Amino acid sequence: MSKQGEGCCEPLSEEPLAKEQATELATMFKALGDPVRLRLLSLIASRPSGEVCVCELTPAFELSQPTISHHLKLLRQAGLVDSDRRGTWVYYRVRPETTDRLAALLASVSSEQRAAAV
Amino acid sequence: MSKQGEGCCEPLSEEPLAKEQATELATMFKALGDPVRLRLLSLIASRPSGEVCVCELTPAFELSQPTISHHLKLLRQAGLVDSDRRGTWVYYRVRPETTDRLAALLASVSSEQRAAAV
DNA sequence: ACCTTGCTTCGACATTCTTCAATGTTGACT
DNA sequence: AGTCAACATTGAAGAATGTCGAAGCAAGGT
Repeated sequence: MSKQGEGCCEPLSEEPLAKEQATELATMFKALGDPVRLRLLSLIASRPSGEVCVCELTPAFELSQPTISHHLKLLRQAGLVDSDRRGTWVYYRVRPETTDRLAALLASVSSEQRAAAV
Repeated sequence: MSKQGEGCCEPLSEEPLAKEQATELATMFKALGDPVRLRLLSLIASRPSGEVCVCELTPAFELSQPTISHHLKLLRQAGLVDSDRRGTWVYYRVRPETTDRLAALLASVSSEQRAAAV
């Protein structure tokens, strides 16, 4: 809120990403940097209901149940998903604010590059 | 070319991401999952010229030259940047196809989730 | 109260990653 | 050829990560 809204209109070519911000964002990207977690996220998002029970996620992988639980925990800590216990079951859903934020960052990198490549 | 173009028009709620594809994408996200590499990418993209000499990147970090070189290698292997030697210097630039691809994936996850959250 | 089921946490181990110093390689300039 | 500067590669040490089995916790059913 201090420096982002200062300039009037600079859609591209922002300043290079501060150290703290990079660390925070890297945590999110790191959470996506594993095939199992990527498939978990994709599985959760692809459900019409928008949420999936862990009991459905676990058998989708050839991994132990604690391992899946651990990956889900990392996704949750990165802010990519949210969990919700209902009775015996725990349901996970994607947090679109986070995936949107990462998508926007990557899109801005792309367009910065394309703007320069002229 | 085998399964993607089969259906007529399904903008959202694609199938959950195959194992091979997830592995390939995870390599790219993993490359972004480090603060130093994120800042490197951001630094490269933010240059008006679209490319940066390694000799400018190295002093921007409090890390040894081999370490920066190693991070750049990972970014290159992930397809996120491209390098180009001109004389003594090596220039790096972003490959917007790759960042766009990742951005599109994340955006589709977001919109799948939002479509379900109704 | 007791068990059963669904999920998380803990402890341990093998693998991978980050980083550096030392060494190699490439190209330019005498 | 010889030297210097810019990067890359190698080898090694410590930290972080992925995986599992065992144990713990929470809810529901008997």
